[in-house]
Amino acid sequence: MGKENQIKNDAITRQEDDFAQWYTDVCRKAELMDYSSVKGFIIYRPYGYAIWEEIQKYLDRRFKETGHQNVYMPTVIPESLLQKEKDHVEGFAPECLIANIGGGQKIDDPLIIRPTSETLFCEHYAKIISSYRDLPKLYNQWCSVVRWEKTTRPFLRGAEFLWQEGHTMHETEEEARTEALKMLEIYDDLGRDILAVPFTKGRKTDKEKFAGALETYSIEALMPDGKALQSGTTHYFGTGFAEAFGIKFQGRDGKLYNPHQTSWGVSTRLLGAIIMVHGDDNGLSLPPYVAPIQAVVIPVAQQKPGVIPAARELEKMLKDAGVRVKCDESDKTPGWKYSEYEMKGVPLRIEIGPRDIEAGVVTIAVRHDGRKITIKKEEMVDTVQQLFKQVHQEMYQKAYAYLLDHVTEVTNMDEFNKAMEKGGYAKMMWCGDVACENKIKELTTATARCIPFNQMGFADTCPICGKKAKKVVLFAKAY
RNA sequence: CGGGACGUAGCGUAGCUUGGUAUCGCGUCAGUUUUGGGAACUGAAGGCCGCAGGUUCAAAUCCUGUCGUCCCGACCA
Repeated sequence: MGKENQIKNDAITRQEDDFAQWYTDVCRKAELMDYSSVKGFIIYRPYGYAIWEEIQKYLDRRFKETGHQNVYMPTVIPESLLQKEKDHVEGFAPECLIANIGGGQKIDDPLIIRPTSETLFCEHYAKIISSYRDLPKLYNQWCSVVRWEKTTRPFLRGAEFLWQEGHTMHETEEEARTEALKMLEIYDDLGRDILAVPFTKGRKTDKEKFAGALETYSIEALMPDGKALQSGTTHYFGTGFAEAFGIKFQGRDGKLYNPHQTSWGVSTRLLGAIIMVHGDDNGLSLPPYVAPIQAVVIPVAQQKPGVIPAARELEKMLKDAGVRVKCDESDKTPGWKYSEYEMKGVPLRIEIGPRDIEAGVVTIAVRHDGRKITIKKEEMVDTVQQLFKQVHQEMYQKAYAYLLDHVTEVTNMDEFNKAMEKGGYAKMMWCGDVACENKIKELTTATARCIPFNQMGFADTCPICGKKAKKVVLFAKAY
């Protein structure tokens, strides 16, 4: 029969036929987003937005636990304000959307729709920081930003995207550096515990770091087409912005100092990572702890007496246990509903029909591997909770195994090219010279994703220039 | 910003070469029978054929322009 391998949904392009089209199909068919009438600006539909809300819920709790406060800054930045930090403006100017008419009148100092808010935070911080007693300032904001991208893809690269941006000011360099690394850990926790996406943590090369930062750290995720996706960044700025914006505080010794700054953010790009890392030819497949609907109850032969009440009872049992559950009583056929919720990636499907009711059981189908089990009704709540843990682990492990299998140590360009053919990371010893980095990009289109924290050297020379190697670097083609 | 593909009902499409009253499927609405892997039948509603010019008795179709979308590259979360 081979029925378990049968493609159940022909509306989605198969991954092996066209991975990019598969991705777009899933985004639309799972009702995560829709296109708007302006290129690059997408509509986050309720189901897609709900996934973002789960991410927000987790991160917001972690941010607050670590002493951060939410604020909200203006959506526009006067052009003159953005100009204040030289590297920063050079990095962002090319992709700014600028408003220069207000109320029918030309605006003399045009307003930039924020592409990021460092400058706004700095302007404010300059006013409210005057003593070491005012530090640290640990602010975060949830908002959207606009970057006029030329090539756009749903969630992965849009002209407008939702994100959080933390902006902090510290008395000492050490404290600020610690902050940047601490927030990176929180992002990593999010991947491991909620998204079931294993991230690779590391530091960016100078070429790849954020405009204006002294250090940029990132979490990188590996997609099944072999490309890496930068999924979040944290930055240590030193005192560069503080100097440019005149942010000074009087220290414990009575002298004036510039505070040390960080910023950090993750965006709705994470949805793209979830979609690609876990999805399959039947559509989206969500890990339980980020799924807006964790379990769906499907009544079978629902017009027969007793079926709907039985289904509602299951729904209530799960809801009372804190499960995000939905009972679908619409008059579609059960088969239609099975496909629909598979396409939407709901982790568990609970079927209840006349046969189950008579036997006092329920049938549970697991989205990510297709297995079906039958259990006693009384055991359902416990089983569901256990399955969430188990499914999360399995999904994480599967992604982690793929990641491990796609890190290839290379010592020459031939091996590098083979690694790119296979997909994933080429792990290389690098001399630290940007010329070699550029050369690799020119030859392979791959870029340095990060200098991983785990620095286990395996060769002495840089394969590009032959000089002494200083760092282990992961190169990959990137989104 | 270069290369490619494409705009016809909510979605997907046929028609375009060779101008002549708009095709089909899905979905939607009403009803009946159904329901353990995308049900069947009957009936109905739904169209500035992306937009603007032009040619013509007549344009979805031919010509010019324009706007937009997607995909692939260069640049960036």
